[in-house]
Formats: sequence, structure tokens, C-alpha cells
Amino acid sequence: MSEAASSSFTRLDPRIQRWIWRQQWDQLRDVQEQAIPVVLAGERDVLIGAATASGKTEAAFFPALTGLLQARDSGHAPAPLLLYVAPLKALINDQVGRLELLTEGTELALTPWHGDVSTSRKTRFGKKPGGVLLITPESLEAMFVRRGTEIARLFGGLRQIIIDEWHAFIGTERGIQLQSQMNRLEVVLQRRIPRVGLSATLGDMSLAANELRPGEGDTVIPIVSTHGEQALHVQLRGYERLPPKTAPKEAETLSRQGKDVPIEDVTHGDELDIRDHLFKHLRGKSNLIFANRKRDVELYAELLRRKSQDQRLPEEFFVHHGSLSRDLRHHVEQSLKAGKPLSVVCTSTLEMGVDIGSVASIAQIGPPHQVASLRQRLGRSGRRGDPAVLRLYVTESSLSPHTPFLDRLRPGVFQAAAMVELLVEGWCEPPPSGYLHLSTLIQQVMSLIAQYGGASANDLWRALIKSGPFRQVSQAQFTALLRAMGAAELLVQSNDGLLLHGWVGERLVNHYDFYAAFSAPEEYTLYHGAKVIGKLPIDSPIETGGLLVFAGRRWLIQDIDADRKAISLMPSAGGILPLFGGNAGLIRREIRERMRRLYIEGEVPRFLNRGAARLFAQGGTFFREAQLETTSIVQEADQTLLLPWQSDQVLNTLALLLRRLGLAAEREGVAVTVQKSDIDMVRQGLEHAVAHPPTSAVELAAVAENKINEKYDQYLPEELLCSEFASRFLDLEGALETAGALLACR
DNA sequence: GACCTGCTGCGGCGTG
Repeated sequence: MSEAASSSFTRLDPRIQRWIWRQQWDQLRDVQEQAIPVVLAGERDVLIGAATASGKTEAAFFPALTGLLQARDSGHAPAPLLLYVAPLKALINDQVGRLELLTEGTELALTPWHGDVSTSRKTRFGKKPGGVLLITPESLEAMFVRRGTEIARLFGGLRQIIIDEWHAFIGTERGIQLQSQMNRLEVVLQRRIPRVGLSATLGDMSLAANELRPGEGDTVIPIVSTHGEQALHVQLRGYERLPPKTAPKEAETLSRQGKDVPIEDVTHGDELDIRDHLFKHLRGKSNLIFANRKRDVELYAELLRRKSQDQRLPEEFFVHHGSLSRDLRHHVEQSLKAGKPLSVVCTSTLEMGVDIGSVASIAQIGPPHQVASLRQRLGRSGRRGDPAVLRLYVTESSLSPHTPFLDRLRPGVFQAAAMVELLVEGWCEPPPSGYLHLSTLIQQVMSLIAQYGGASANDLWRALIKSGPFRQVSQAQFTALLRAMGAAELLVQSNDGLLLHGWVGERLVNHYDFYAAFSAPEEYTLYHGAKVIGKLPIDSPIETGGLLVFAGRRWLIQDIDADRKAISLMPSAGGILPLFGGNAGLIRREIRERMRRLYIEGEVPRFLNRGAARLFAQGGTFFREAQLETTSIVQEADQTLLLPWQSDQVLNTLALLLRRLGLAAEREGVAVTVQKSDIDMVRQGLEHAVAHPPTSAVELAAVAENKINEKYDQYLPEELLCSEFASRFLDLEGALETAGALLACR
């Protein structure tokens, strides 16, 4: 360590300094230099923004552990405690391993606490709290519920909270749950506990800071890595849909006759072309191939694997997604980490989390859904000074006189191109904010009552809303929520006004399902003999004797056991790709605006290959033919389309405004379509909407169907469900403005 | 037109 290194270094505990020496680091990273003094001071909240593997975890732990060791050595009572919260169990396990080395010889207790940790280890912490506690939000929730009266004792010595991968929490159910838990700790301890958020440099730091300390984001100290941006090599490849060799109906007839139909024969020609390109360019190196859907992950893994087999090459294409068993995923992660040349077809499971080292390139099949996730994926490539390499593969439908209007615009190519441009310019989606999170509020009300053995409405209001993170919820909404919880027998009121669990609430809180704030579908476990392969959602249409492609292998479904929720598989020659359900995300205004600009300027971005450039030209020509530069309302046969190039929230709202007037309006891709209508009808509808707008987005939400999305939404009365829906999916102001603009142009 | 994440307490049984 050089002299200049550093006043920061000299302030660390000597035991930590020795560890740094042993690593033979010649200097601290810049985020570490910046973070050490402020985290060590232990007074303010800190948000550290830096890419994966930039040393931000150490930036938090070096000073936090220094403070912890000093407090312990000075005999501080109660025993000082550092809390680390992470979104993944795997991250906690990794972290414990690293901390064990870092704290060697200090006799500092490290306690991982999640579902896979033994009860004995948890009991040990209960008997002697202190040291470092590493936990998930769900396990922390369980502590509040099961050990409510012990919270003050267990966390009495708490000095700081470090939150890993903070960006992954923001805007989600788990994010607001964690905010609420941190606040509840402060309520019990009656003091402010400094928070240290670790985050990828995504979006706007000030928004992320305001989520770290809700309402007081400006008091959070931001620390951003000054590390230079890496070079980026990107290519967008375009394909046109080509039919499979054997049509689906024909294939079904053949297989019913007992004939074996190879998967290549029922796969679209463009998908085989993409496979060939991947095979040719990725073999021999390590790569990540992201596909948007698990079905496609299985498809491409299978196609690539079979091609390797045909050419008698060693197996080097693998699968990784969230439905695979932990063992299978772990094996792939370890092989990647060991530096073996292998390509993994995967979903967002390999976007963050455990360290897998660096790969040669990233492939993305299908247009990405978010610039933020595209950037996160790119961060996995080209770490050691090499440029990051990104290949995007986008298929558009084939052109014929019957090709639908929206497909002729080639929206996939334009969306992908817009996202790459925004990525290069350094833009990405800010974290979502403004949601009510009423489902998670129901969970937190139930949990607080469990913690204290009952609570008054006023106690709940103060702990969750007035001083807590649910500040978007009004008093009237909160009262309505409690009343609805009473009606659903989640709550009952005792004679002295104390709120307790009703019989439904009791049953809910006493099941381990309660601790997670997010909902997950019920799944069947897949077995090959005694070995667990993975899990399938039970809504998949499967039956005994059926075929399945899963985990990059082909299987025959031998047995389905509904009681054990188990499916037995045996290897087979054929296989069918399973479909997994899911909800799509929301596209932001900035992306749609950039798409429009690309259409208007018509200049082919340099990163497009020939195929993509051709599709780009087709889309641009069609855009001009349809005069979309000057008008955004067009008619095709008996449907009318609105193309305002706005956010999905604006499109949702426009569709509802028209539906309210009895028009068959729907959001469809980049447009709002209105069936059985003409331009005049739609213009009249928009005029009426502008002249007589609904009083609020909440009122408009009543028109929407299927508003239940989150875990406890089913307990919300219609009015609150509408409020929640409006806060997430609608933008009335934006929609009325857009309607005005649509009417202004002819 | 999608992906991902998480989980207690207790009874029963084997082992030292």
C-alpha cells in the first residue's frame, strides 16, 4: 500500500489492514477511498453506486467492521451488531465465506440467517446476539412475527444496516417490505440506524437515495465510482420469420403415428439461422446467451446441444433459469467461474448475484425489455479491460399482403435499436416510484400485530405510514384498508380497541408462506429417479405419457403425483417445450420517443447488420407511407390505431378512456387499437375524453378488468384496488395531454 | 409481451 494511499487506509482497523496487505492490493479502489470515512463516521446514510466487482461490498464492510471491532473491544454493551440484508441466499453464503477470511482471528461472530441455515445456528445468535447478522427480508419478517418481543434484545446493539443489490429491491414488494422493516427496527430501538445501500450504477442516484431513506433522500451521501466506462462492441442482427420444415399439425399427426419428428423440423427457419450464428461465433469461449422467455432458453439450448452432438464436439452449451434445481444451476455457475469455455443460455438469473467471472460476449435473443437490464447483462462481459461485446438477435414477421399494420413497422428492430442508443448515451430507466403497495401494507399490518401481540389503529398508522414508508397512503385509504381487513376476518377489534388477528389472519400469519411479500405460483417438482431436476408451474398443460424439453434434455412424463406435487420423468428421444406464464413489464416514454426519432430520421444506425438494416428500411418506408410523421391516428380495415409514441401507462389510459365510452380499445404493442371503428368515431371519443375527463385516474381504473396482481390484493375493496392500479398502470395527465396532441394533428 | 426472489416449527427418526 503506497503512502499516498491513503488516509482512508490508515483509519481502518489494523486487522483489516493486514488482510488488505495479504491480498497484495497496491491501493484501495476509488469507491472504497470515498466510502471509508463516511461509513466509519456512522452518522449518515450512504448510497454506494458502482458496477459489479468494483469492490463496493468491501467499501461498506471495511469501515463498518472497523467500527464494529472498535466498539466491541471497548466493551460496548449491548454487544455491537452489524446487519447485512441481501436479496439472495446465495449472496449471503458467498458473503459469509468472504467475511470469514476478512475477520479471521477477530473472534467476531458471523451469523447467516435464511431458510437453509440450521436452527442451532439461529439459536446460538439468540443466546448471544452481536457480530454480523446476514439475512433476507423474508427471514427478518419471520423474526418480527415469531420473536416480536425479543427484537429489542436481539437488535439492541445494532449500529448500521448494509443492503446489498439495493437497485434490485427498489419499487418492488420486497423493497417496500425492507423499508418498513428498517423503520420498525428504528421504532423499537427508538433511534436512527444509518443505512448503507450498495447498488449498481443504474438510473438516477437521487431517486435511489430517496428510496433508501424515504422522504429524506437529500440527507443520504451518494458515492459513485469514477471508474471509466468500458468500450462496447454491439451488433443488432435482424431476421424474418421463416416457417418450420414440418407444420405443427402435420408434426402432430406424424408423432401420433409413432414417427419421430426431430425438433429442428418443427422449429422456425429464423430460429435455426440464429442457432447457426450463435454456434459459429460463440464456440470455444465463454458467453451468456439471454433469451426473454424460459421456453426460448430451453429451445436454443436444445438446438445448440444437438448441433454439437451431430458434429461430435464436446458439450459446451448449457441452460440456466429459475425453474431449474439449485444443483443444476450451481454446477453451471461453478463451471463458468472455473473459466471453462462454455456458453450458457439463460434468463435474468445470470444478470446479477453470485460472481461468475467475466465472459467473452453477451447475446440477447429478442428485443430487450429494459435498458437497465441490458446494461446489467453487459456488465458480465469484457471486465479485464477488454471491450464488452453484445449481439442482439431480433426476428420480425414475414411480409405478405396480409401482414398486420403493426408488424410492418418492424417494432422489434426499432425498439432494440432505440434501447442500444439510449444505453450508449448512459440513460436507463429510473426506479419506479409512486406505487401505493397496499398488498404489502396488509402484510405489514398483520406482521406488526404479531410482533406486539396486538396494536391500535393509531400505532399502526404511526409505525407504517407517518414514520414509515407507506407515505403515499392517505388516512382515508388506511381506514378503508383496516375496515376491509376486518370484513375479511384478517383482523378483529377487542373491547379496548386493540386490533388482533381474526381467524383468517391467524391462519395466514401462522403459515410460513406469510413472510414473503411477493406472490409465486404453485409449482410441481420434477424428478428423474430420486434426483430433483427443477419445478414447473401447475398451470402447464401436461399429462402422463407426454413429452417435455427441460434442463436441456428431452423427457417422457412417467407419473404425476398431485398429492406430493411431484412429476416423475424418464429420458426420452422426443420432447415438447413447456410454456411458462408471466406478466410483461412497462415500456417507458423515452424509449418510444427514441423509436419515433429513428423512424423519422430514417438513418440506419451503424450497429445494424444487413438483415436488420433491411428490416429497418422496411419499417421506415412503411412509417412514411402511413404518414405517421404527421398523423398518429390511422385506419386499417375496420380497426383504428393510435400511435402516439408514448409510455405504456399513457397507452393504457388512452385505451380505458375510449373503453369508458363503449369503444373496443386495447393496448397492443406500441399502439392502442380500436376494433370496429373509424377515425371519426375515435376522434369523437378523444374529444369527449378531453372535454369531460374522469375526475381521477382512480375513477377511470374502475373500467379496467383483472386488477388483482399482488399477493394480498384479493383482500382490497374495489376502491382501493382501483387506487393501486391507477398508481402503477395509468397516467391520466399524460394521456389527456396526448389526446389533445393527437386531435391537434390531422 | 418476461423474468426473478423467499420460508417456521415441530414431530419422527437415526446416530454418537
